[in-house]
Amino acid sequence: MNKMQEPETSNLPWDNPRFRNWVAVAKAAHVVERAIGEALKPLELKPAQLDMMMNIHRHPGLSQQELAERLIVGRSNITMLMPELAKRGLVTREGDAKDKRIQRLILTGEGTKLLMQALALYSGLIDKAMAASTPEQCDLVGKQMMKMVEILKSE
Amino acid sequence: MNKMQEPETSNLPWDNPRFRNWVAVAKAAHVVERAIGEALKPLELKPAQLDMMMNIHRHPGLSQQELAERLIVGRSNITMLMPELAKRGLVTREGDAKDKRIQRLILTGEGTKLLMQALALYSGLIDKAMAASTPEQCDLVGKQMMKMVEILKSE
DNA sequence: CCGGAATCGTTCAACTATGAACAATATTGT
DNA sequence: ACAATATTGTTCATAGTTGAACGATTCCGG
Repeated sequence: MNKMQEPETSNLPWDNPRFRNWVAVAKAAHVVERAIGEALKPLELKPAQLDMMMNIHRHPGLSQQELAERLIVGRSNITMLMPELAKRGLVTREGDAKDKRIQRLILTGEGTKLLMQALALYSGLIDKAMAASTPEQCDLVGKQMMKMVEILKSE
Repeated sequence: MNKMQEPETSNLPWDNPRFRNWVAVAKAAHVVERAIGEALKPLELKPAQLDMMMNIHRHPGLSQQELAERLIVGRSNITMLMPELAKRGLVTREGDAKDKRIQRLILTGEGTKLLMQALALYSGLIDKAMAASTPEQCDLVGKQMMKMVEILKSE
């Protein structure tokens, strides 16, 4: 049974709960990204730099390649942003002993200190923005999001 | 296990459920953005253009200013992207009769047709990625996200 | 009225992210 | 052992986004 030519307006994806609500997620992510950028200005940190420092903090000694993979970003992006962080004494780059191609990244004391300040701002902002959600609801959201990343990465 | 060297500063924001799970949201948004960009290539559409067309479709005749506000984007961004859409015959710009400053945007038949194709791809992608979530869960997520946008906008 | 303030769209320079091409180094197969 | 292949990080040209400055138009208070 072939379906007739569909009336355009009736099967708009807005009727799809997953799609409709995802749009809200994307918008929220966009708004938060902007707010974070604003909140970080006092520290002279850009969101991209904060993302880098967060990952280096949690995985000290990772390579630029690994960092790029985690951030889902081109390797060249890391190369472009590192000198800034290194010059400010926030991150050190040490050549791997066994593999001379690899530069291993480590957060300095200064870097860690600044990261903590930035995270406090970040966390505070999110805390305010999500004040209406219970921790349980947040966990549920997080689980769904992580599952999405899993699915999309395995393609 | 050398607990000594582990970063165990006690009040890391990772202990905050809201923050910890928001990071997952941001990552998912990033991954999906990339996937969408990839999925739209056959239509020669960029995500930003799709966002514009979605808004014009739902609010025909809006001004560039209003569109920029909805997309949370600079007005100049609209100016830069419009010529492309207009040249392809997807959107028309008509000067407002009463206010000569305003350009009102309308989707053409071609534009609507292409939008529907793009939305089908978009919706299909999200549907796959969120297959593990029930519509009810999605609605819950969407509600939280909209609330966040509300809160952040009112500052 | 009318002159200052606000709004809309545009232009432009600066900044960011990206992917292809590349040199240096490591790995693999034979 | 060694030639082919893969990986790491860098460079560079390109494309996208932004905010400030601007001209044109509209709004508003006196």
